[in-house]
Amino acid sequence: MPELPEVEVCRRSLAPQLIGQQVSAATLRVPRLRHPVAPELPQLLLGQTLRDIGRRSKYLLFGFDSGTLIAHLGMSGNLRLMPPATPPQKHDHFDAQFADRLLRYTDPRRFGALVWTPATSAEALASHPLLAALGIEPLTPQFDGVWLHRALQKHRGPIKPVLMNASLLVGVGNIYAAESLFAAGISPLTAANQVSEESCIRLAAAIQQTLRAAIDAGGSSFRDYVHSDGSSGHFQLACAVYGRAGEACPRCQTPIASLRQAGRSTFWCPGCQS
DNA sequence: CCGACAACCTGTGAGC
DNA sequence: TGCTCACAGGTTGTCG
Repeated sequence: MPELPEVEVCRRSLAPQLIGQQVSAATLRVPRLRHPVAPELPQLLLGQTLRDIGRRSKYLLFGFDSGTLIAHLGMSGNLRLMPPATPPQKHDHFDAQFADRLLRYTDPRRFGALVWTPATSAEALASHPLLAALGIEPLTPQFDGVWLHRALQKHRGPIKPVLMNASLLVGVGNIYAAESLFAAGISPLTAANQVSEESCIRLAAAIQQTLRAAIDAGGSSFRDYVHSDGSSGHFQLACAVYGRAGEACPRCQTPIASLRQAGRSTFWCPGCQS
């Protein structure tokens, strides 16, 4: 499920409930994630106090006294709070017990990651192998249309896969790439270096607006989710084009088209994206 | 250097 | 109802 907004919503939801609390127990059940989880992770966390929860790209950074737990949710991962002693289900791979709550990591496809590093400072974390090559954060003032236009100059291929290139900019996954291009009126087939600066300004604004709207939309329903018994559904994003092949474009009524680019499904409106 | 693609896994839904 | 196949929102390594 997670793209950047869901990871950020997760961070905001967990932080006020866990920061300042101590790990009283931890359990690793399945260490075979994207990267092997260190078998000593539970022992390392024991007795440590959580100091903060940060985010870089789609990685959550749990800052402890003597190191940082770098967590990624992959394509199917989930971090949730639940009452202590809640019985683990099939894909519940890791638990950290805090004062009165259990933080539980679930990931059926095991594309996610739980990596421990002794790094605690921002500088040391930034040079961690998982984080060092990451591109710009789109929700920072440094990211804008002029930056984007410059960055696209060396890419001759179609823009859509380029937007998903995390070494350029992070946090734009398959859904948000399609939605942002629709919002900016740019075809996903356009060569990246052919997108005008004017279009890049619209696109950068669309990316930020789409991500912010999703974070705002996810906030309330995610809080519901955490506070519920876990049976309520995930939040639904109102997609204009993603997953809507054949349906009428909400802007011009042209049927939404789809194709595969770089192995990923793409959706766009041939009528108003040129 | 760039870009396309397979691979990592399991679950789900469509079609037969 | 049950089987098979295609596909799923991410990331990384390889190959051309």
